[in-house]
Amino acid sequence: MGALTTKGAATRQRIVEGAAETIRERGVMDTTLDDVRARTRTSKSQLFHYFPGGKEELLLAVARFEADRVLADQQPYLGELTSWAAWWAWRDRVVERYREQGRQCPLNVVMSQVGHSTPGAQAVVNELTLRWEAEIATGVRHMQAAGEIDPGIDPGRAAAALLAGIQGGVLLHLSTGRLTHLEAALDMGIGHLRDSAARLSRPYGAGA
Amino acid sequence: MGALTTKGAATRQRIVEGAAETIRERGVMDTTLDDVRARTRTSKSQLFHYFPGGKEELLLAVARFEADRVLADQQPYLGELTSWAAWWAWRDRVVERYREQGRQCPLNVVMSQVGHSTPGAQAVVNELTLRWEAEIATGVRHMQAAGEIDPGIDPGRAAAALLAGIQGGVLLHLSTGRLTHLEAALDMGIGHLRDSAARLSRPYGAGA
DNA sequence: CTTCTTTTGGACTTGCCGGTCCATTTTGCC
DNA sequence: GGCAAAATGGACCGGCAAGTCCAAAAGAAG
Repeated sequence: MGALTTKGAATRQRIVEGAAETIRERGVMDTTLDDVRARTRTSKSQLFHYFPGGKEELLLAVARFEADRVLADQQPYLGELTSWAAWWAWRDRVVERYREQGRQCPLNVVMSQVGHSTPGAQAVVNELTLRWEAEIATGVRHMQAAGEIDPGIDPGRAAAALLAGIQGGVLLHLSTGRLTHLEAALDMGIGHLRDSAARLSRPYGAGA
Repeated sequence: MGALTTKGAATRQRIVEGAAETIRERGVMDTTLDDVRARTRTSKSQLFHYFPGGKEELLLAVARFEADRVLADQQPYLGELTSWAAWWAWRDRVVERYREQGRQCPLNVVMSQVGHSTPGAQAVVNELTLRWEAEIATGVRHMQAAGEIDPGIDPGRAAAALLAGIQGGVLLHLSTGRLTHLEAALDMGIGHLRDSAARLSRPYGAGA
């Protein structure tokens, strides 16, 4: 399946996006190939033409697609965490993203239902986690260099904690419908980093 | 299905536990009623006798069962968060629980796969979240009363943040196989609370 | 012992859904 | 225009798993 015409690529893309939408709405478990077929106005043979591995391969493609979207949605904020204003803007962007999205979660669904089983999907999730965490960690280092965060803090670990908070917040949003947890986790995480700076200057009695 | 003999109740229980085990090992998606039947040495008619609602009702029962286990596993620590030592012991208990459990997650699986769809399962998850959060919040208040946590901190919000961190940490543990995120989230969360106390006494130059 | 209820066994039905296959059309290319 | 490769349509298959049903065994209760 090496060669792909323009038309072919477009169809493939349409299938992936259609599948992603369906999955977002109904979850992996309740999404059948026929659903995808109907929504994307394609035939069975097309599905298997572009995804010879069947449902599993399609799901993997969807996972990749969603993973990219997650990070893209947080730009440009995530890539520029060089001031506290940027950090809060990022925070707001994340919260807003999930508010808009309501109860449907693009990635967590794929993550928990596909990522669990197949090694291929594992890789996708792993890479996303790594990239996401790296961006946050870079932001932490920026602020450390600027003297705004205690240099004693491990950037990687701080990023891991923040990411965990986000993931959990989203998960709880899915189950409870409230964004409280996500907000609280982000506020505490960022707040902790900011407070570490205050601790730096306080011992000498300096205000800010 | 009002009357239940001793034998009947035992069978019902056996089914729920067997189903829970199977689901933990293979996930909801790959668990069939026949799997449960085989493991629990029961017949089709028994399954539908005790769970007339079929698979969905059984899944709900499993969700309840697992929800109870989650909290039970954290006792007695979770119920007695009255000293920093207790907080760290609790932290270790949580981490340990998931280390033992490996990559299988009793509740997150049920949570994301069942809780999403049916309103009944939603209620189960909601109640668990509420109880869990309440216990943590109580712990925070204890420490505030003891002057070990800044009284300006909102216990409910702190509990929400911590819980989000735990959930996310577990989720990432499922996907990546590492416990780093869970540990980092807990350490940061509890560390943040503890630091708030230091901030209290620091302005006057007192050491501890 | 009888009778009614609960529990159990397991064959059978039914529908769905992933996957296969081949025929046909469209497209790219010279 | 003509040829090969790619794209598409859709009938068909096979298996699996949820759910139904009836009939029989095991217990309670008097």
